[in-house]
Amino acid sequence: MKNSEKKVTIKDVAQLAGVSKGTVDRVIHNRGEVSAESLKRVLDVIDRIGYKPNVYASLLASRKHYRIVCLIPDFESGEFWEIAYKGILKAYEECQDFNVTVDVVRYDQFRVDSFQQACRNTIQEAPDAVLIVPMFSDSAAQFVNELHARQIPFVFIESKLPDTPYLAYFGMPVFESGYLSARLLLKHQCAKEVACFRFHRSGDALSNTASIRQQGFTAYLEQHGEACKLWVDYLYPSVCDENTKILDRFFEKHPDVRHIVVFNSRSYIVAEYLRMRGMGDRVLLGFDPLERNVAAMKAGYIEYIIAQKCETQAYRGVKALCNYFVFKTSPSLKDNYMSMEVLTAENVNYYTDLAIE
Amino acid sequence: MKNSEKKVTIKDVAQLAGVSKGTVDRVIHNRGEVSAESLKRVLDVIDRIGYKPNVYASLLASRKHYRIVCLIPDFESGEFWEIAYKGILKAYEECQDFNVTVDVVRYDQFRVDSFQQACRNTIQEAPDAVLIVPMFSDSAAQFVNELHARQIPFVFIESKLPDTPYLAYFGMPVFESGYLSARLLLKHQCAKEVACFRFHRSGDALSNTASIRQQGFTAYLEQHGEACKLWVDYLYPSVCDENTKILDRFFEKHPDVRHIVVFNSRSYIVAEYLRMRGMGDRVLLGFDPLERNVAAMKAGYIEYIIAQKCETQAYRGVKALCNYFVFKTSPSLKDNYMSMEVLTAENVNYYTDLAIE
DNA sequence: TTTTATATCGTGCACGTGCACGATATAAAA
DNA sequence: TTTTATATCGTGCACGTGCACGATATAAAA
Repeated sequence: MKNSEKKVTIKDVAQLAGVSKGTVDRVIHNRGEVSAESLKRVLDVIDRIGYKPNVYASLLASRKHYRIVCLIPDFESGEFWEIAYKGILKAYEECQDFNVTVDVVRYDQFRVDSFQQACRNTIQEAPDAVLIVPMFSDSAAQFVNELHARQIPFVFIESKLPDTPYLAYFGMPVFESGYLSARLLLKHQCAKEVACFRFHRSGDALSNTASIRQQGFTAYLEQHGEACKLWVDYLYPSVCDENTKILDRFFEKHPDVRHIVVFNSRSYIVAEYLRMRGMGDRVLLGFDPLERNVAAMKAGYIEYIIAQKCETQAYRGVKALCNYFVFKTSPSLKDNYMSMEVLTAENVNYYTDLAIE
Repeated sequence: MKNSEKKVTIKDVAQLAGVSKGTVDRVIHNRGEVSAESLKRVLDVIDRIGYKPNVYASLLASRKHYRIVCLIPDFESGEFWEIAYKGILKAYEECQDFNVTVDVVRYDQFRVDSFQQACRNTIQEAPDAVLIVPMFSDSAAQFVNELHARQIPFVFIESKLPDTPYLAYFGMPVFESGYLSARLLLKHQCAKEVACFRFHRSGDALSNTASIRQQGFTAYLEQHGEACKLWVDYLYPSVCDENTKILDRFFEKHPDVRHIVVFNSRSYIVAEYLRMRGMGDRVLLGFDPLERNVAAMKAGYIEYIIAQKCETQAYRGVKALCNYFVFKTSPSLKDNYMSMEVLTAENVNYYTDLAIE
């Protein structure tokens, strides 16, 4: 107990197998040039004494160097995709210790040509691995096929293309998050009518997250036979006068609506309207704890925020690729779903996306 | 970009400062025997070229070995403290790579003499660092003073003794979690009466967590001037006939109670009663996603579970101590509060306490 | 038999650091 | 002046691994 058992080294294996450490090394790395007899003896010894190579000594000696490229949507400060970027940076810090560098290539999430250009650039960089947010499914499918042909491993975050040979996926259960949002809203002071505000999308981006969430929402309504009506209307993705007019008209038409849901990260736009019109009695549910959403929640204009831990998704995605090279391990799960956290004014202060030591 | 800048080594520093690597090493580790002139030159160079020692090469060379002892309550399989134990094990796995071993000493959380004995045993082991769940505040205070006198760093998890020189604390905001529980229950279909079931505690354990949560609960009631009554009764900490009788009497006396809160991890006891009596229409809120609680939630007898991420607390506690030795860093925050996750039947399947890659 | 090709293996250096040990210069004591 | 003590410093080995290179044994070809 006091003096814990010494670590077994490659030298111990060599001695017990009656060969040199060079031969053991050849066995470990499948480098060939080993007789069947030696091979068996070495493998037996490794198995028997449970030899595990010292990763850090290995790292020191090998001088190998890997490069990961991350393909994510561009963003302004405070917007959703900044969160993923932060997770990438944190992972990068840790990767540096392992001779792994991380580069980020950004694309305009509203323009498919921008995405395609980013893909071409990435291929040209000849990376050792790729992390990708596959916003445009057709182009992304083509891109990951190209990667696969070049034997470049890749992981998805946020959404995935199921029929591709991805190493891992880190995301949230989208349908279920919509389902959950219905549950939270409807049981909150017994909702009878719910407004749902969606957003016009310029460009032909995939991003059907909001649509799938709405499916989850209506699925809950159907399954629980609630006598609850759902009114859907469309806004523009920024705080602007058009939105004010749209919302004015909406609430004129539906004066009894007390509950509102927004299926993306821009619920602050509706919250801002509620504040302006003194409609603080409405119950608003949104997604993603952006600073503006959290501020609106603290001010009392958003009741629930569902958080999806995007920073953790990105962090774990990069780390999975790093571990793949350094430790030769694949993630234990191919599909990894983050928890859906329910935030209210009472616990939002303690919310942390990525907490590592 | 392609060939990233080479890492600067101690040899580079030595060359630029016009000394040998031995002298640089003496400067880095404050080992003395360096002239004022050399000291300044070396420090200047380190600062200028931003030299950072290679932790893994250092680890390989130094052969230093540290031992962490964790002092936690004993548990049966499936009980609350098993979660902390799991977190310790996961951290241990990672620590092994750094020549850090972790031992666990358990005590009976209901007996102060057991705790004191565990403290004595720990001191005798002469550990390099200690992680502790300070269930009995007086004895724990004495113990950590002893540790401090011996210059042994220590961290708290779960609860803390504020006026002691702890390295870090990882826990949940207890009062706020009670506050949150009131918010969730009262806004759920407009609660009017709430039952609160506490537990008899044999022994004189500290563990005032439940009491503090109740304070948070009533604070919410007061601040929001709800016309809501709170009835408190006491149970025994296991599924047994006495509890059935107590609960029968309670609900006979309070037939209109539809909402129930339990401030510790044993809400499954009440859920079991509800199932037995066919009282599935009651709305029960409990703490900690033990297997039995989660099962009761999925069966429809628990509406909300507040999770406190105990596994993460323990994991981060151990890692903080490990990093303290290996990287010579203290945690950036002394007090670290975990998020309070709100679990319902709709998101409990995706709950993960500790998710690392 | 001698030469050549091939399969198999061991040796030794390098990675960046920690540290023991001995070397050197200088000052103080004899 | 010679001896001794002290302050300061450099050298070289070790940690465990990866890998290039050369060494050896054996079989095939000449």
